[in-house]
Amino acid sequence: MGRSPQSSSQTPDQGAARRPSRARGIPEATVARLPLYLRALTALSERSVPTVSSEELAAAAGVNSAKLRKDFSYLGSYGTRGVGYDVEYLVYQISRELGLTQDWPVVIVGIGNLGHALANYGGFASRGFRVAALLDADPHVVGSTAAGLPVRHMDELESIVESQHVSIGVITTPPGAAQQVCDRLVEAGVTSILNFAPTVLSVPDGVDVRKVDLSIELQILAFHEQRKAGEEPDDRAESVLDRAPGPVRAAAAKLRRAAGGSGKGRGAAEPAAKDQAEQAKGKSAKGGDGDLSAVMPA
Amino acid sequence: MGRSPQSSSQTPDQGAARRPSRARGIPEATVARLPLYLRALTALSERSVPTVSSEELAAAAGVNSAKLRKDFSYLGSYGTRGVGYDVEYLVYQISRELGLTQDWPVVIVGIGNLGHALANYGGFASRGFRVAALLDADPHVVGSTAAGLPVRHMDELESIVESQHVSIGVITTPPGAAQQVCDRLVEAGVTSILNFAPTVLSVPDGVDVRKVDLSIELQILAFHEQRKAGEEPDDRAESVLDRAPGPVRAAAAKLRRAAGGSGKGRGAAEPAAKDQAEQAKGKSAKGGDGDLSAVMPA
DNA sequence: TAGATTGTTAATCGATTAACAATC
DNA sequence: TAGATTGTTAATCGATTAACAATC
Repeated sequence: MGRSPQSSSQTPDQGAARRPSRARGIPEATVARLPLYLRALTALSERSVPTVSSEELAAAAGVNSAKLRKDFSYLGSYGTRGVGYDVEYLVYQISRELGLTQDWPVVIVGIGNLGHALANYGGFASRGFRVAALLDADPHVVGSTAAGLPVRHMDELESIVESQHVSIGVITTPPGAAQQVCDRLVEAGVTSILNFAPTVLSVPDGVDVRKVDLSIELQILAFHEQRKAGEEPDDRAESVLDRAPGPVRAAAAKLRRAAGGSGKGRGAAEPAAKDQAEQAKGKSAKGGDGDLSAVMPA
Repeated sequence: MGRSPQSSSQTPDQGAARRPSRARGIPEATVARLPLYLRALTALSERSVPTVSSEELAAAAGVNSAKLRKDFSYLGSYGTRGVGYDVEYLVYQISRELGLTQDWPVVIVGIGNLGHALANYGGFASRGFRVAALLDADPHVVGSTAAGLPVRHMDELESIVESQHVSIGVITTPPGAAQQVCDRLVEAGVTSILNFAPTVLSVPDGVDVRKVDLSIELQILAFHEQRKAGEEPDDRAESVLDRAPGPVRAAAAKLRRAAGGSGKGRGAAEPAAKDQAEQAKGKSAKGGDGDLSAVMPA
């Protein structure tokens, strides 16, 4: 089935640097910021602000103004020197560039808590995304309604995708079902997939996958939070073993596996570190890695 | 209050390139990938796989192996040439690096659909994140339970944060309430914030903000999807006006605002384009920009 | 030893940023 | 005209990648 495990943008940067400025040469980093600008502009539009400077808009979007001007320069020359940008005009130009001036029917597969939340998410509808159908495999869920729409059975996936010309699918199933659902979506004709399940999806060339992991951001916060606490030089608290020659480390690792010790052999600097390797394993064995079971239908 | 509107990592790349390799010199791009590696490793660990090569692990995580080895080189020399990496050892080292070997109590503020989904999200608990409390301002929601926890009133925010030493807060309120909630969290002592509300938050120096926007990824997919459809040279469908001299464009923009026309003056290539600027405005004025009201408590 | 695989180097590429000429 | 602000240049910086020596 000619699948490439990583044909699309599934790196953490979602392919920002990978796909080298295709599509009319707009850098991925710029594309990723367009939604931010659009949001800020829409807010201005609602307040009937007629024009905005790069400085003001940049502040509202949370970027610096040089970057914003550079980004806009890829779209064209939509500003007026000495004046700024016409808000309405720019809203339209960015919407058009992003493809939001057309209607995008999407299906959401897996109607647990998260599927529910997405079905109700106002930010979809307001940007041209229309929920064409909600699908679930669980007979107990099928037939219920979410966001005013009936939840339909997975069996209808193919006919819905084909009849409604759905090209975008959203996966909010448990991780175990994600690849299978993905395959069916692709087979039915979907060419863009937004994946909330913590799984790397394999898709054929020509299919885009983007991924949202609700816990990754939290882990990155924890990383920085950890640094805030202890800024001492010994912060990293690395043990002698971490830098020991390979055989020593390998032996230590074996020991850890066998005996359940961390093998760190460290002192009081991080007293709770002992056994944490095993604790971590135990935890993940129970809770599962990125387990969405509670969020997804059973 | 010494707030900097953008003191932290709120760019689309979440500060990847902004914060120049502080914290022991691990690049932000690498930090952002550590959770991916950790997930793949945890899966291997559950299958009792003892060792893994950079090639195998890279495939499982969806990156290329050179990048993975480069990433790991920032952490230390945890592999064995000719053999690979000890899975358990690496799980522990990455967990420790990310700060996941310690307990992180978090509060979730705003218990709508999304707050519910996050409270139930297994991926939090399995990585050391413990939901210390669920908070909401709505008396109808307060007292109900989610994920086995009672929803408590916002009034208790400060006492909970202080007594339970909460340093991470998750905001899933409607956008209008986000800044106020953020201020209270920060005032109470929270120094890391994960923001799901479509708002740029202002925080003092020393506070990290990361943002998850459920619709941004979808917009980026739409951008690429749009390119797949029409690959003709006229793809961008730019009008003469788009490149017209400033005064002409400015006049056209005024005309559009006054008359409700798009001013594109184009032919049949994109028939529906006329009036879309105004349509877009109308839509967002109704639906709101990134409106989370349906996802959040009323 | 021979094969395998890591850790690192160096080249390349893309993104950011300050500065400023163009021009409203 | 004078002040303001864009669009672009060029320098800098960070990230990616292939290749390979080190070494298990």
